[in-house]
Amino acid sequence: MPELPEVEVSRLGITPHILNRRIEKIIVRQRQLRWPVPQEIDCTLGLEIIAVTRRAKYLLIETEAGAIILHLGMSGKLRVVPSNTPIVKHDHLDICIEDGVCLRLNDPRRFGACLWQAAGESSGMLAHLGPEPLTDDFDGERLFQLSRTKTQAVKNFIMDNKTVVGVGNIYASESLYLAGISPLRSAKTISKKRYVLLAENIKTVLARAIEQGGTTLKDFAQVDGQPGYFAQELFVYGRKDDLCIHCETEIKAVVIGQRNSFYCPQCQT
DNA sequence: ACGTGATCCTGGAAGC
DNA sequence: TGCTTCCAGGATCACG
Repeated sequence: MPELPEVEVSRLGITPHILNRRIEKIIVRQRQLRWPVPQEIDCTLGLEIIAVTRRAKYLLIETEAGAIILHLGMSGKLRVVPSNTPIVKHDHLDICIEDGVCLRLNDPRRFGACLWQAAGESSGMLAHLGPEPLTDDFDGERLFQLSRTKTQAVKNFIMDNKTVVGVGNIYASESLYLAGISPLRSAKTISKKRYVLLAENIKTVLARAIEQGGTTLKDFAQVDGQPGYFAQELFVYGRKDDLCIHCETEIKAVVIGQRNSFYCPQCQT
């Protein structure tokens, strides 16, 4: 479910409810997520949450002892609820905050994760990530330089976290469409000029999706339960056999790197 | 070093 | 209606 915009929307949603408040209790109902939920997160009990930040698709609940790191995987959802709210299936983790507020993680597929990063340490998981797409560290020049030796499809190249973080399956298809680049094209064959356009489109697509509250396809919801509205603005993702808005050619679907990919064969070359 | 495919898990939708 | 098959927003790991 969540790509970077959905994670950012979750971050914005939970922050006002938990920032500058103390963690009172942590309840782990299912320790077996992608990795076992570490016992060390209990050392945050009684500590104040001093920041809620995001790195790639990881959320960091920061305290002076360190950060609880959450990843939503494919199907994870975060909700802020009163702590006496009844549990439903797949409610794996509660971070209970003072005043009866509870940050609750629900994740049917359990591809999500809860990790621990002690203060002053850099978690191995976050250490080797590429730049954030919405910062100046990411641009077309970077894409061009990194791609010179890459024979792989450009769609796989931009979804590689070492290239840039946070570009998942939906927004990869969308940004390639807007840049007029075929997702199947080998990364090394694309000009600098086109990479500049692609980087710009990655930024605008992600930023616009955040503004719209993310994309709700099946089960994404904002922290307050509202859907995201970006699905209404998707040009190609999930639109196989629909007509391209620009040229009225049928949108094609093709599997690249085991992931379904959508593009207009006329507009994207 | 690089690129590809298997893999973790559950639920909803589609197919028969 | 009910059973089976396929597919899904991610990302690590093993292997050629």
